[in-house]
Amino acid sequence: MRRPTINDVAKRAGVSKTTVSHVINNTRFVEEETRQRVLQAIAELDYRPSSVARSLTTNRTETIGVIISDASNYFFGEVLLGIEDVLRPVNYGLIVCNTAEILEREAHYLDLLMRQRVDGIIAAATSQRWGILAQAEVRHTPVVFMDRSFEGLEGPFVGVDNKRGAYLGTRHLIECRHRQIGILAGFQRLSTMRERLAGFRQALQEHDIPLPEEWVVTSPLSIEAGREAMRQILTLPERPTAVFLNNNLLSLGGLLAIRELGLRCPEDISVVGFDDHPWAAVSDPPLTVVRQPAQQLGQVAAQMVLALINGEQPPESRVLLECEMIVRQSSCPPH
Amino acid sequence: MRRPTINDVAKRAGVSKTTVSHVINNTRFVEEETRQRVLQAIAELDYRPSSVARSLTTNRTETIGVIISDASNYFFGEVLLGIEDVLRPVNYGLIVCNTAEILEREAHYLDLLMRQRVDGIIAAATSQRWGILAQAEVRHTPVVFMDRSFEGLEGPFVGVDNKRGAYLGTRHLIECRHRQIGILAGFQRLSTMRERLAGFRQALQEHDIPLPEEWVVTSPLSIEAGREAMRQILTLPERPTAVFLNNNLLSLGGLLAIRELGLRCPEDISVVGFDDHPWAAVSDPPLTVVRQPAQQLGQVAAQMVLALINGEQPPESRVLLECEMIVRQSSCPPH
DNA sequence: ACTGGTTGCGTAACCGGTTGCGATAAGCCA
DNA sequence: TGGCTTATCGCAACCGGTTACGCAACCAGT
Repeated sequence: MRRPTINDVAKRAGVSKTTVSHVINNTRFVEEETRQRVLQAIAELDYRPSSVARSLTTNRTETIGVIISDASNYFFGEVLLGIEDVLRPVNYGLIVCNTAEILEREAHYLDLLMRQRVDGIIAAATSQRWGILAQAEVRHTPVVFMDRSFEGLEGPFVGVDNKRGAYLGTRHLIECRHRQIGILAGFQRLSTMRERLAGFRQALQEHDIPLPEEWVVTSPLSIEAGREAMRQILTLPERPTAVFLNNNLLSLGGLLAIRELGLRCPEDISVVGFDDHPWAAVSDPPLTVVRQPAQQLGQVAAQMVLALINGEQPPESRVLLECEMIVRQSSCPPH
Repeated sequence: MRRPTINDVAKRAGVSKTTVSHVINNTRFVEEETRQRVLQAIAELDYRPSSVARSLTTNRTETIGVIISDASNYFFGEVLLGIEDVLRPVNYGLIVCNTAEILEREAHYLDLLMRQRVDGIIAAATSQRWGILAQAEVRHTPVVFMDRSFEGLEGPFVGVDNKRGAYLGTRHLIECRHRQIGILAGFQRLSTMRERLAGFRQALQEHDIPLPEEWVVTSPLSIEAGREAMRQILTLPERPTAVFLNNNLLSLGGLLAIRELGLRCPEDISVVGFDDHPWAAVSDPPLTVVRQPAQQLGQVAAQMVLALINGEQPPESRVLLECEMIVRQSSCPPH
């Protein structure tokens, strides 16, 4: 059986489709009795208005797109929940796009979202190309950038204060009497990684602690890469007593490498990770981390994009959220 | 500036919009020179065809919806990646809906997806009501049920062989000489949880191992609930020597409780978890688990729903994927 | 020169809603 | 009873694409 349309409803209720539309949207007065007839027809037919037809005239799809790198990363999972929290009450849908940090996918999904005419986009983008994309391709769609920034980005942005977070984490290591500290710096194409490295450096500098460049090792963002990087740092002729781990995948990889090399944490090597994770509390040892408010990040991003869609200027167009130290047992060896 | 439409392109290329449509879709021959003019106009205007207008006539949105309980759960994260793997090449978008096991949300999102006219739905549903929904509300949209099943469900379904998985995990505990084994059985409204409990029971029965009912404790699916449940089981006057953990959240909660009670794992209490997790390899102790092929689950579900959309009967309408034991160190105390 | 087939493209209806404008009927007043 | 409000609703155009027909021009064959 064909899917019922507004015409079917109109016919069955003995009114025009105009009236049906108006009772559905409460957009002009309809006599109570007529209204009831319409509602009944809707119920009997199990009619649901077509968003796609509606969108064609209203020029709104009530859908927003989100571009992230990896939905299986707990951080982005939480971000998604945050976004949904604010989208659900206003009846918006969410199209999720995973790029795996691959530029072609970013372009692919951007194109997809534009064709789908999403009302707005929340993007944790990989590439510098977004600087361009933001102006050229996306001109007709509000975009709020999330988590990751770029040089020259001036549009709406929500992120966390990575530099300060890494600074706090590093300072904590220093307070634990560490003086030889390395870092798994991750993927330096990402602003987040660069900022964290900067915060790390700042903490060391403030305490006049030298940093041999072999102790900062960059890598892609994956468990495997983190493992390799940590292995590399730990097999150096002179190795640090502590390592800062720039994100949760690197943290896990780092922990694996420490274990495989037969070292003990925090006695032989201490670590602090960036980005908390439920399992970090039961790892061996429980991981000291810098926690970022992932869910809140998603919420704020969603609020901003909704504001843009509704033509409001969001109160602030650049928001930085604060991180928080969670001290567990991986960072301070017993002295 | 207004967003360019097909008419703008037609005008600029000096052809009718019919021709533009045909060059875009390669749907009838167009002379090379004309084609080039059209393509150039498209490029100059940065024109992107509107999926919403297109959908109105083709009756396809090239979008599918997925209903899950919690995107921040690693399991569903992987499932999402699997789904995207097969949707990306065919240019489909994915609307993600998180229900948090709340029935109203399920209904809310079902309605949203129907109005958005998604071409298909992949659902890991909470409620029995889906038995009804599947027939009544969803009549016009193909649905493949994923991960979770119900009595009377006869539509397309992909899941894992939970019973066998739990059976294997439990047998492993038995092989480790455990004879007093309990279970955090989780949320028994879900078929997955019931099946795992069944596999658990079967393994015990086959080995003539009795199971005091205080040793099977049900709870919601959360870390906190798992912690409480484990605490409950461990403070029983007579407590088991091993506990099977029915999903990854319960596993984490269980580990936390063990730790808080000052017990050692696996010496004082051994565990096997259902559902692997990257961090399970570095937990204290590394967790023995039954791994389910989450990503594959997503892939198969997506393939099935695409087949349904294209009117093909999927080769098999009920698929069960196999689980795999990953033995680490939480399950066998040194003897 | 006329016919018939082919090539390349345009016309207009349609998809399912929204919305500006106007129509009809009832009510009210003088 | 006629004219003017007011209350309630319908007509038809429009959104941006797709597609069934059909048309004009050209070529070949006789």
